[in-house]
Amino acid sequence: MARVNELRLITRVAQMYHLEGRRQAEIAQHLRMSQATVSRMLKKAQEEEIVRTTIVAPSGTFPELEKGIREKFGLPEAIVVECAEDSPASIMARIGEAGAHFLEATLQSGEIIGVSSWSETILKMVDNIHPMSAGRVKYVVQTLGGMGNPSVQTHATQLTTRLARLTGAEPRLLSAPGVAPSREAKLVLLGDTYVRETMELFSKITLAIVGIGAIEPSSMLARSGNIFTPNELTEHTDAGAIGDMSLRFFDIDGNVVKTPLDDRVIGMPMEALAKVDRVIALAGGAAKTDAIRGALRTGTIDVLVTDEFTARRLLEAWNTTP
Amino acid sequence: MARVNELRLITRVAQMYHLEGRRQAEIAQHLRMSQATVSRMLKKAQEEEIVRTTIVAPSGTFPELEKGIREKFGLPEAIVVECAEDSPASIMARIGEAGAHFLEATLQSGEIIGVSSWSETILKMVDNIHPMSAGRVKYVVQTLGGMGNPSVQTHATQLTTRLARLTGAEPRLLSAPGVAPSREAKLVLLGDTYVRETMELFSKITLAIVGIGAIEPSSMLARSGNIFTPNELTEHTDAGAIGDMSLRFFDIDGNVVKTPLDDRVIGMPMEALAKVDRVIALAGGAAKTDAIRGALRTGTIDVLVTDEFTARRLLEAWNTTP
DNA sequence: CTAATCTGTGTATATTTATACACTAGTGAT
DNA sequence: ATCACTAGTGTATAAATATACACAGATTAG
Repeated sequence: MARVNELRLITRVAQMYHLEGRRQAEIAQHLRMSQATVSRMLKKAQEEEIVRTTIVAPSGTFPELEKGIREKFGLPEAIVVECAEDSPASIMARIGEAGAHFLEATLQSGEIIGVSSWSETILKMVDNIHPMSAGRVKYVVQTLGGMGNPSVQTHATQLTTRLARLTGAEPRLLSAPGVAPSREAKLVLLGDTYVRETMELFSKITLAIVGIGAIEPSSMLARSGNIFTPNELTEHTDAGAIGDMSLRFFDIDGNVVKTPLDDRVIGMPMEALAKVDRVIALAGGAAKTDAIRGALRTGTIDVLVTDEFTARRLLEAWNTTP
Repeated sequence: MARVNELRLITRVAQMYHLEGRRQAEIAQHLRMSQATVSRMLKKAQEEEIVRTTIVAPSGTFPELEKGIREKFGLPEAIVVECAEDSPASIMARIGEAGAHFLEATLQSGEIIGVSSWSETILKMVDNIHPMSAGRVKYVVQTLGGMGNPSVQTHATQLTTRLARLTGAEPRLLSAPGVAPSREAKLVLLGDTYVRETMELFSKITLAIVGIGAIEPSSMLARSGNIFTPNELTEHTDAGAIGDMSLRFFDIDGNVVKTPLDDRVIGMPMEALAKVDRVIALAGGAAKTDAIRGALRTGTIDVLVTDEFTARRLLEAWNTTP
């Protein structure tokens, strides 16, 4: 009957609280009721939708896409960046910036960062990190060996070293090739104390930064400097591999794909990555879309940083097969 | 430069807080930052208008009119009720309901209520009050004497008595006419112990419920049962009186108008009313608009309960002269 | 009509949020 | 380069808000 009288009072309370910014106790005193009652009225105001709270996305942000990715892939966090054009260079630049900001904003003290060094996107991220005081990060651990090609080897080492310097951490390098010529060769290389010490840190990593690679002959060959024979590539694709993180391969459903090559890789295994507290993946671009899809389904990633175009592609078709 | 990255994170925090209903500490843990930072981000989200809170008025309520009246008359609270038609009967019924609800919702324990008995609107309010446990209200004090006409005298007494019974309070009646035949007669009447005891309670009243009357010959005569001579009426109107509360008169600017009649009224003086903690006025209707305007300007009213039509009229022209 | 249940309230208190403070690092002027 | 000033952070704690509890009145079923 007199429900309108009750709603009127609730509306007034909501107005005083939300628009006039008064404290509940103040409102309670003004209206001669207890603070508890005011609290309950405000709750009711929400329920009755007398107060409505809306979030307006600032331009350049895509909460909807992020939400879609979080929900469809069961991801704790997703970051989608605005991008002027759907080109690898533009995408990597933006993802790098966003990744760096996120890292800085959410970095805790005493962390041990693992970084896989073969990704240009990660390089862009490191470019955007501001130097911080020493001690915040304990170690920056290289989670994948360098390249056979000595110059790229250096490149990888530099990435780790630079990130370590910027974060004020001690770098822990993996002075070995990412892919050993053979199983036997790998065992020999693991005999090195320095290498072993670094690899023992893998289980201590609290934050891993990884790139995602697509198995796609041309780029793969370019990237690896012909480490893999065409035979090895076919072996992977035949087994269904669609992409890799630090040279650990998976298919479109996120299942790990193990081939003989796996035994030759000197770096963090997928199982170890899965145990890391926080795994941040940086990747975007049309060519990588399916690889990212598979990577997300491995369940090892906690935060994906990608671009708006890739985000839309990831959401478009989300059935199992591409 | 990377302001968008900051805003993106803020947006995400706002989303988790406002839409997903997560606690700040939970969000802080999720994003590896301190709860304090989350709190600050939420504040910033308000400032940047990333979160917007709107109040939607339920149908039948008029927060805008109430706000207008509060602001234009410097009133702590105003209640505007919906009314199907702009007729006295309809208006009184609705105001009565709303007044009763407000009274019940905001009544504290141990109050002493003063009630002026000549208003039909107050009668309607009392009709809508639900009986409550004894002791919540200490006394219900009649603040204005009855009428010369014995039947109406009874009416007034009954109002006070009924309100007292409903609120579980002890009634304190003023068994004297509202207007004594002369100054001298008044002094005699005040000699009565019972009357004096009630009048001594005037200063203890914590909540006064008053009606507002318009000086308008026909209704006045009808109301008063010809207590006033045409002469007395002219005296009032000549002095600028536009209305009254409990037979205490004021002009359109809210200045108290004192005439010889004032000395014959047996009831609470305006000065005493002004000292009461809370004065709730119930009044509406086209004929009373100017009287209400004046009453509000006396500065003695804390809460006005009126109807939508009168509210709009009150806001329409708000210069000094009608 | 009475018992049982449900609703709403204030008090006391637990939980949650905001902020004072101390400190670090960035910025700009001298 | 140095110093003052600004901006931002986490910790500790004050302030504000939500709720458990006990109780009172309303409502419903028997």
